[in-house]
Amino acid sequence: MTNDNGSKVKRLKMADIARMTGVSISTVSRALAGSPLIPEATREMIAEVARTHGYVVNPFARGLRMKKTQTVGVVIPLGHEQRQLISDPFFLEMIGHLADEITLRGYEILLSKIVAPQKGWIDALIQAQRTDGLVFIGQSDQHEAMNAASDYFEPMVVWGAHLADTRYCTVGTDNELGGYIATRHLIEKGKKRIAFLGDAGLPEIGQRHQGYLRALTEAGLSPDPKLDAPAHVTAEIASQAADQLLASGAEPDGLFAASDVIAMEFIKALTRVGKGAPGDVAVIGFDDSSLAPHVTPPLTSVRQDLTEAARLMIDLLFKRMEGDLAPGVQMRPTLVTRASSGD
Amino acid sequence: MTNDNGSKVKRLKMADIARMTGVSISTVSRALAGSPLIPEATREMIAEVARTHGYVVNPFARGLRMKKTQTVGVVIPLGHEQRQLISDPFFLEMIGHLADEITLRGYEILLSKIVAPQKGWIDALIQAQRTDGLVFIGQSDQHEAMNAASDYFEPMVVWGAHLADTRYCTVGTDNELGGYIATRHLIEKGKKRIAFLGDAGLPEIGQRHQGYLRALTEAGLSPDPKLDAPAHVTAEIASQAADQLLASGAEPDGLFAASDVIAMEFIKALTRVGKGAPGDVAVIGFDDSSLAPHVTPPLTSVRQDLTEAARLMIDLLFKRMEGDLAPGVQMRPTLVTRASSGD
DNA sequence: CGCAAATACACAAACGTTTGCACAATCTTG
DNA sequence: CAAGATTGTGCAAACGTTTGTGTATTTGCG
Repeated sequence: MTNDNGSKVKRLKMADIARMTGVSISTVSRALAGSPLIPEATREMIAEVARTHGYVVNPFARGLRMKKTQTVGVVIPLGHEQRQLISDPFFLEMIGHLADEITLRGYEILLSKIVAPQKGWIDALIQAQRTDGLVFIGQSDQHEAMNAASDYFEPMVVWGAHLADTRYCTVGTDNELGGYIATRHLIEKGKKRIAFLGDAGLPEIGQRHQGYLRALTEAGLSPDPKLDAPAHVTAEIASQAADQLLASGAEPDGLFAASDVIAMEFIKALTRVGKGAPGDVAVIGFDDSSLAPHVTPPLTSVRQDLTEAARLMIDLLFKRMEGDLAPGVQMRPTLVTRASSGD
Repeated sequence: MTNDNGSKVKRLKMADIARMTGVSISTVSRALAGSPLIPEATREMIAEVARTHGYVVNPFARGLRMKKTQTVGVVIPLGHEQRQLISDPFFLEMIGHLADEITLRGYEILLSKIVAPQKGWIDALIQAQRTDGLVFIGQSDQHEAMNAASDYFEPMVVWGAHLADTRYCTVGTDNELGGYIATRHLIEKGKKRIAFLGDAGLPEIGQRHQGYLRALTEAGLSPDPKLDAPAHVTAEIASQAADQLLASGAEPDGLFAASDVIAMEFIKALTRVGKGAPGDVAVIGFDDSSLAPHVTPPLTSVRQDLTEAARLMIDLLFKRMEGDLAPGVQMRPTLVTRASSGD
């Protein structure tokens, strides 16, 4: 039973099923596709034979003929930070939810991690025609490339911030609002010297930073540059930034971090200098990642509902795949209060 | 420029490139494939035209003809615990590393999350012929199905435990050894009443439990059933089990948990009853997940090198795809000591 | 200069489907 | 009971590649 391939599989084709059932290939094809041209009885009989023999249609032949792949591409562009995928659970939770939604619709998932995007990378993805649609997890530093691609390729949806000149379809949290409610919460707790930790150069983080500033000025607190620290997304860099912030003499009593990972690094840095949260500094993170409730102290965080987000993104993508160019959405974030902010 | 599809993409085919360069389709095909039949100059010229026009070969047509997909399937079977993917970072870290290794070899990744495996699910995956090989992240409760499939389909590799009757190719940690070194470390710290928390019914966890028992008996400590608690992988159930263990009057002074998530839940339960780690109970987890160093107290954990593991799995898979039926491997785990065990 | 060998390319047949069209068999209906 | 309508089925062409085979053209050598 071993074939030339060295493998022992006998791959069936439609012709085999046709022979077994005594009908033509076309009839098998129509029966399996549920065509009304084939009477119920015949269809059932053919389906039964196919099932017992474990036959499934060859998606390559089908895709070639139909120009449909029944596949959506999930792509993770990593322009600025190649190790982010590993260190930030956010991406991976998102993949899980997207996988659920895509599978639910009977589509397959082609996962592409693009580590150092080359010029024309999106066009290559599109030209390859392996997918009926694309969803990007995050914009990375590829905002312009996405704008360009979306001008001629419609079935794509991007998770991330909606910027002024964005022409592609985005789903994201209202980052400005998220930053605002987090900072506002710290203010209501009576904090006066509230720090920000995060790389405001990235679109989403920049918006969170805007919200932070708005809450401060609204409360009559003037932003102190010493409290405003850049910090990249990796744990290592966040850790350094946290140390610097604490050593700078800025003496914060509250912190809004641009991600949970950064918040957790800050708390560790705090411990290193003999202080703690929320006693010395009240801390709020962003993402409400799955581990936020499990750390000590449990982390207050701005929650983006990723289940809902994934559902929305895939809904939009399928609409666009059918030619309905629905616009993107901004989701309202909520604050999940836990011990780290003194709740 | 809008085509019938409603989308504005002009998909090129080989015939287009042939026309542009004034050669036949076969010559374009050979040139792009780097065939020695085509002289250097012609090849370069054709490649240049293809590049500037952003042409890439249609993988469906190619796959149909070649019976090669240039794709490996990454499948996550979730028989027993459907929400595990979300709550346990382990799976997701593994996906990230596998993605790296597969991309490195110029293959694509087809991701399948199988939530409630139906009879014949692996056969369907194989028959679909969408992938040249399959890697399974975890065995779930599908040990028998995998045994059966591997009898006729060789290019598959499974992450997980190697059991006595395993006929498929596995890569995994030496779980027994992992359990042993963790427990042994607690014993060396002078702990006498060492508890175990985890579902020993799952293959991998069962082996970790064996190692736990071996270390105990070797040290002359008789295992106390009250210290031996089942706990499923979700945070909720682990949390309950931890509460029960603490309320049972078993009074543990050490704990070996079958995963980091369980260990973290136990520490939280400890806090609820006014105790702490490592003061009252020294705690060790398993997986050394990316967040283990970030929690408070930082968690001692048995480390499985997932980067190495992913490399090994994909190496083995590609060997098998070429007909070389290399055997599986057990990796040596190491103990990463942090504060939670009193280090 | 003549002929074989080498070179550079093209033709056409697959790969496994889907589907427009044609056709045979059966069923209405006037 | 003839003729049109309906029903069930099959033929064959396409989808975009790869590759064995065939054929002009060039090159090498005596």
